[in-house]
Amino acid sequence: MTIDDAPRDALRGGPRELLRWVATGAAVSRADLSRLSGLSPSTVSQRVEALISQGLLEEAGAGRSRGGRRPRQLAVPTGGAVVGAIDLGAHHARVGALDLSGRVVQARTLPVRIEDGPEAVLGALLAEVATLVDGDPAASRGGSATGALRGVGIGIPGPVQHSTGRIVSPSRMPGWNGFDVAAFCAGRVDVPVIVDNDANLMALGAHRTAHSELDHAVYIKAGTGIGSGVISSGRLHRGAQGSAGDISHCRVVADPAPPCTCGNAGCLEAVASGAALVTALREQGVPVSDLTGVIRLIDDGDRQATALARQAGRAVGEILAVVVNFFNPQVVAIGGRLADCEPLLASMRATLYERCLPLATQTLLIERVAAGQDVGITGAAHLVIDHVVAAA
Amino acid sequence: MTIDDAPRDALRGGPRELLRWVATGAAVSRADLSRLSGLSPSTVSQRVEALISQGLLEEAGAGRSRGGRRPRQLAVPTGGAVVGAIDLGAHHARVGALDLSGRVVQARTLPVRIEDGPEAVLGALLAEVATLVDGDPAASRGGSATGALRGVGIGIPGPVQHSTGRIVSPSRMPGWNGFDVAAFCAGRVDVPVIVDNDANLMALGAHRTAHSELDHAVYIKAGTGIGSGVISSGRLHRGAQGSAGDISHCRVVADPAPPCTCGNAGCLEAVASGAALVTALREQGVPVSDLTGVIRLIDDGDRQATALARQAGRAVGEILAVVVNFFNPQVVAIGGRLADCEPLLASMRATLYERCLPLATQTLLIERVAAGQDVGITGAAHLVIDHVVAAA
DNA sequence: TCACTTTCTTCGATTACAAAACTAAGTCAG
DNA sequence: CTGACTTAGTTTTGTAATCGAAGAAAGTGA
Repeated sequence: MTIDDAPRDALRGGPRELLRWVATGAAVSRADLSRLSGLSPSTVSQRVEALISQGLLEEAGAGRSRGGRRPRQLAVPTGGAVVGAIDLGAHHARVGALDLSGRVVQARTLPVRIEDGPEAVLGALLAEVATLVDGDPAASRGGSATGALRGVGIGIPGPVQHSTGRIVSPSRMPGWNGFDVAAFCAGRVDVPVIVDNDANLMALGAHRTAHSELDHAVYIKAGTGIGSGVISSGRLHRGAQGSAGDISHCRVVADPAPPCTCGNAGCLEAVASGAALVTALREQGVPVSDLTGVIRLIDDGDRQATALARQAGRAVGEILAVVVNFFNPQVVAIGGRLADCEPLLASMRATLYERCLPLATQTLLIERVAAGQDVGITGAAHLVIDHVVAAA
Repeated sequence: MTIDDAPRDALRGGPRELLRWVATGAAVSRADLSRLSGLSPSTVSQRVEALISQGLLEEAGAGRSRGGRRPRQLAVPTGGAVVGAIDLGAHHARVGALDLSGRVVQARTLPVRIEDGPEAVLGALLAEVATLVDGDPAASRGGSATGALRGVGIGIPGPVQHSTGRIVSPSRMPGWNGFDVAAFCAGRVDVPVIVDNDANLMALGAHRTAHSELDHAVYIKAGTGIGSGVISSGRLHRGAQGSAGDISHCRVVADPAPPCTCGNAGCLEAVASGAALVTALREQGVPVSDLTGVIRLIDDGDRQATALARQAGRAVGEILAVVVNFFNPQVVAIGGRLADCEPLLASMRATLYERCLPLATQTLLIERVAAGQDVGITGAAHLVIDHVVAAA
């Protein structure tokens, strides 16, 4: 199954946008939607009618008058249709059921062992999606068509060809190379399955929830691995091969240059990823087992760990400086487990300001990704919803 | 005067695109246009009618039959409306008059002294534009409104805020900082004036003439200075402040790191620009006066010059590797006077292939910008035409 | 009770495009 | 040289999306 690309009309009054405004509470009535979208009241009425008849929207009684007729309130049906989302990480996966507005209905984190291979891992996660969807108490009140699963979105911590759903030479996912995730999943669930890189999904989720008014944004995901997602003109930029944002193997100055899993040395991933920090600390004789341990050390002010975090921040900043000069985004946000690591963030910021064109940093926002552990599944859900609502 | 941004409908059957297809010879008849654009014959007929009545297109007799009725050939009126274009460089400016298809009607290169300041330089160039437009022999055959100048596009070798036409802290243009080029020119000619960075114009020109079917492209302009222009989803990406593509002050590894005009050291511009090569050679005691001399030395196989060219190529490649990984374009093309310098190109290529993700370089085209010395004015003309035809 | 507001719908008018039928003008086989 | 077939282009009609104006619905407040 080939998924057609980005929603062309996600901008300006498309059904998705109306839905999102209602969902976020930005709009409560048709009149609100008209004002927000710039569409005429008649057009909005018509569209809302269509959405209601599809079960994607419902009326929720009358609101307070503001001096005239009371608005007929709109709402996204709770307990209505949902989408499933999986944000696969190196050691854990976040699995969730979200309503068509992109709000999390149910979610939980599961431990995974990537090395068990795609069939085992994805099979278990899809089963969990099914459980979460059924387990939604509101959804179980009837067999109506609107209460059903409409699609599943999956984020993979490695390069994915979004158009086909196939994984392409991932560096930390033994046994997954070339695996067709979309096809495998399509065989287990009879709804559309959309697969994308985890950083792309984080970018989409963060952009939609926090920066939807900004045109150009870059989101860095720094966890066990390191990647980024790019929003250009309000849309996810995937590039020619779908590998846009994959900065993990950009070379940075580091002495000595640590060897990378890709065979080169001095890659950003080998200097600034969570995995790299663990390795480097171990080599220095510090007994840490995983990224959680490293973060704890840094929070405790451990000198070696902090020094490494600073070096990592500089490395990220170095690459990001080129990206900011080149792409000139309105915002650069960093997410993933390392985003909470203050020293890293601080030296990244410093490097950015030092190395970028003043014009480019003058109004640039440098932030932490806000949405927390659910950004990934939120982004996945948005991707699916865009696809599902477009098809409706 | 604020110019509204990018033509939203430049893609798929807009008037501009029809015009361009006729101009490039891709389409000769209405039927051709229908096939190319995917629009129905009736719609094409209608649009062509409109373009003809605006004097932007004309019928040019019947063509050869291909087994049926002969096509009524279409052509862009020669000697009809023209646009003026100025591609300002560090020492020279290319000035031209182009027809509404973007074809060069008249063009010449003038020496300029940037340091004479904006009024003097721009005044002289605008006068030259007027001469070229009047001097077009075909245009002088009548005072019809279609034979007139419709707009002027200007490329500036420094940061420009495209929306306002104002220059922002240029590094090699003393006396130009903050100058409002658009306003100044609008006072001298009573047609729209559009101002942009020279690299952006080169990108637009090269993309429209050579890569119009590619979505994502990066064009490097390596001349006296060094800059780049970015095409994302078929449109010029200017970024938040309009400074996208300005990679001149990205830091590269160089030992010793040469000081840059910006106050930092080791900037790409201080290592790989034409100006930097001249400076470096002089410091090594080689008596060269300008970039032309440097290029001659390189062509002659001079050891010192060639070594510097290689170092410059590596530096460009280093930055470009990050850009390619991040942006994943279909093509990277290099233009400007240094583009003909083989050793530079070769080491840039090598660095790119060495440092990029295989997935990103697998189908990546790495080329020289083809269109020669007129790319800049061609891009400028396209920008103006897009604006003018959209307004019509 | 009446003027006024806000909300939402209804009803043309407009625009942009497509589909189909038709006209125009040719080729080519017999 | 005639008729079947092709290609080119126009005209007519239909459809979908959207807007604008008018009005209906439902309220507020003096």
